[in-house]
Amino acid sequence: MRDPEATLRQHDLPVTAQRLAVLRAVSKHPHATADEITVGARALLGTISRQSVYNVLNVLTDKGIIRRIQPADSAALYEDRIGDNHHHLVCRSCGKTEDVCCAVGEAPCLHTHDHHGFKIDEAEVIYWGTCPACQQKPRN
Amino acid sequence: MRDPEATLRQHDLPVTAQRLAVLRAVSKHPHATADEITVGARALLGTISRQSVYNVLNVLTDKGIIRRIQPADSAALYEDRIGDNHHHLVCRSCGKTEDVCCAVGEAPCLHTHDHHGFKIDEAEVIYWGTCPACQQKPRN
DNA sequence: ATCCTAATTTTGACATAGTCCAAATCTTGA
DNA sequence: TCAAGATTTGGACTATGTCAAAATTAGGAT
Repeated sequence: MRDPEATLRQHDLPVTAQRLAVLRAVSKHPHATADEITVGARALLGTISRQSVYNVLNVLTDKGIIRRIQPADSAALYEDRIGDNHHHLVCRSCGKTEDVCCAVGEAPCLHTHDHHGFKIDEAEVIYWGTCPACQQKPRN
Repeated sequence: MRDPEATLRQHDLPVTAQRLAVLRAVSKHPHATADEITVGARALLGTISRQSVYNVLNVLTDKGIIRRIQPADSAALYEDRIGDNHHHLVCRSCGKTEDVCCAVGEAPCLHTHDHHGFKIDEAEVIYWGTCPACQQKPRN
């Protein structure tokens, strides 16, 4: 995120210390949970309420400034890399999450034949597997 | 599900009334939540505890007898159509969920280039959109 | 620079979905 | 039919988030 303050103004959002801190924390820790972002924001700001972190994350997500992903068995994760339709790779074992570019062109799976009359606006892809570190460990 | 009882035995699971009821409820109501399955199971069985429904759903999922899907902002959904790597279409407005076959061959998005050393075992695709019914309604 | 208003932040209660644990009960194989 | 081990149950508990009202703050107008 180049300039968090400018970004907020561009979206007609009053600039507050809490919003700046959350935005910076999201930038600094891609794929972090709300709790992790709270820790990050507090490191920058000293104090911020749990509810404010949720408020800010919701506003930023609604405005499309950040993106929320919600893999199974995980709290929601946030990232500020947006607009490039990338997907995610998630480790079944430890939850480690990586970005992956679209495999086949821009929107690989967007075209289904039997779309049941739905108006589709996004194809979300999550690749499930085992990360390098967890491949080393004995599975239990 | 042809024969729930045989299915359980094939997986070395003791056959109990609760398991049969849950299995039948899942078959009867594809993409139902644990709560909805509880209602369905009680209709068949009279009474079953909430915890047992969760126990059974977890066992069946672990054994691969049923499949769990967890779209964002929704409780987990269960289905007994398995092994065909189909995907899902979810309505952003009402949550209605439909099955869709793989768009491009068997495993459309399974091959990424930058897989970060992960060993990928599944590509999960969720198509987000608006179902026919919700397209009619005025958006609010 | 100060004030006003609307928006934001905070606090604390609440909601939902699911898990953990120990006691009671059932299923299965001998 | 019995015993052993697995399952079911009830109740407490956890995690992740939302709701609502009061206190505070940001930003534009004076």
